[in-house]
Amino acid sequence: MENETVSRNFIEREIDKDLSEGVYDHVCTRFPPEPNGYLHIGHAKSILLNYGLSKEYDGEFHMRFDDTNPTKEKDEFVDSILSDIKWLGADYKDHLYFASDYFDKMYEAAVKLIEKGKAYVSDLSAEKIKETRGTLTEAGTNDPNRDRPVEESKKLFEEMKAGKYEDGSLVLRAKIDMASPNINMRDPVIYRVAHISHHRTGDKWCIYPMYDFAHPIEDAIEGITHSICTLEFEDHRPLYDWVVKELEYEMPPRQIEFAKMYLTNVVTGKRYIKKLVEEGKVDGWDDPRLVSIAGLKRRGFTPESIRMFVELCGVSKSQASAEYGMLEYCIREDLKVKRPRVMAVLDPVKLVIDNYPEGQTELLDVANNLENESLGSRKVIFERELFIEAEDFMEEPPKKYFRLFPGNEVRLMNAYLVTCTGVEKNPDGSIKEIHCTYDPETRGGNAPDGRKVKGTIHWVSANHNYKGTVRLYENLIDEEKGVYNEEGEINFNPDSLKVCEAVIEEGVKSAKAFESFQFVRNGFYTVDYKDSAENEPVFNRIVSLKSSFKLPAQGGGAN
RNA sequence: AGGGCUAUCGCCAAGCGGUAAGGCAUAGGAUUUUGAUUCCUACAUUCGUUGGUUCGAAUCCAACUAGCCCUGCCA
Repeated sequence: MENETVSRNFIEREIDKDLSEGVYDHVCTRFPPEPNGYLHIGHAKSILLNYGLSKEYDGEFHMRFDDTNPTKEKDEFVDSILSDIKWLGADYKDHLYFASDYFDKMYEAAVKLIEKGKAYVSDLSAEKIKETRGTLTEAGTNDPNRDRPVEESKKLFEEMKAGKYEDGSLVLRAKIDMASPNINMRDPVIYRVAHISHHRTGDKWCIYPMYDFAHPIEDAIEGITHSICTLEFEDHRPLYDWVVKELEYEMPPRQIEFAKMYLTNVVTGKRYIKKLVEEGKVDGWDDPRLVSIAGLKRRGFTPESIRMFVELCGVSKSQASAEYGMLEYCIREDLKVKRPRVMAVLDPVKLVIDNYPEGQTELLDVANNLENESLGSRKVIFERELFIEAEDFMEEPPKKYFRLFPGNEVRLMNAYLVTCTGVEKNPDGSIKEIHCTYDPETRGGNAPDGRKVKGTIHWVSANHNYKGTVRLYENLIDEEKGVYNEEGEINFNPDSLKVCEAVIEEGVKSAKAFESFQFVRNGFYTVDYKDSAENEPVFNRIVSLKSSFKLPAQGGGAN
């Protein structure tokens, strides 16, 4: 009788209630972006939420572009949004819609409102409308056009449509309540004149509906049951309900709001990202350091990891900001058993095995991922001279350091046990090369006599390798200083991108299958196809493995 | 301040009148061919504050406090 009560979020509870009370007999959700920019991680939450709900209730999911303001919209954004949605796995089937396809119906709806005496044409200027709207604490005053006869409004509205008036000269206003404490209800403008070519309807229209009027109509036309949006639209709900009621739709949709997702240490504001792009600090909207869907994709995040992240974050109405570490956890979780683990040395230092025959090489068979046999194995070249990670050797090791130091024996991963015999230095005191001897009996890494070593280190052949470009990313935002400085500018971290030339197993370059790897101890890397030449992959670091041995604090003065 | 919304561990988040789920992060320990992974263990006598109702309150009521949103012919 284990109650496996998967806790339901508040939206699911509302839907359950609607279904059980018979308000609706099915569920239909939608994702309605305006095609005026690129999608980011916050949109992913909305997409996956809406899509997930439709799946859960065996309902429908609609993809709809809310393109009612031609000044901002472009086909370019339609394409990028669609590609991001598909990549995320939200399958809208053949339910792809455009608000602009409903312009005729919206026009008819506006006429209906006029006929019902619920809307009127006003000749007040934008400034005048603003002045008479009142303030947060004071009621507005009625528009002198408020009691314009129905027939007159109808005629003027028709003329607006016909192109008789200039931009801004006339608007259609809903007649609600200029004294409402909710400013959205103070006779909102629902249609404006704009002689602008629309990205889909061209010059057919010169009047366009406003969001508050258009959105409920779009939802109602498509038979949306639950119109799920973010918290800032809560104040608009009374207007949404008003529109749907006055237009007398049979099964009016219901708006439910949830809290937006914020992420720590990243920039999400369009205006700031735009600035970073313009100033050349990032590469564009798909810069791997950004949390745009395109950026995350290029960085190497998988749709699965983003889905997992969204699920982990949950849905609520309290303003929240998820830690970046949670996103990292999700991608680590997804890739750790899916991708091969190969050896790469980011900061190489030469290791010479003095008793290994000069000129000899051997091929070692290495499993790609010990936890996932289906990933198979590969051959790695071993020889007398190798590169190892500089941090894997210390001349005078602190306590509990169990990597390489003079006299100590460690395992070269997948190869042999070696014992450090000494170090050769350059005139300036830096390390030229480290010397060791190997035990030929330990091929594969295990000693026949059963002796154990505490350390295992990775390595790459010094003469048979691939020198690859890898990019290491830090947070785009300075964690200590916070996101914005006093002037409201972004505290951009100048060290957010470091490029290094790493030594990687030779096979990696020729492996056609490369997509992403775990570089043993150095984290997860993906190939950045955008910046990779034909045969020269560039690796982007997604996130480090949680390794790193912390050296004890430097203590004791010099004698 | 007029309206709307929110407040449960460092970060998310369950809970919906019967005596504080879970995840991330963190800290110990065990296993380990990389100090990873895996596996254990620890981590809110307390739910913004103060009162009230009740046998019993994070859950109901009242007042207060803090945060977010709203005065586009943007969405």
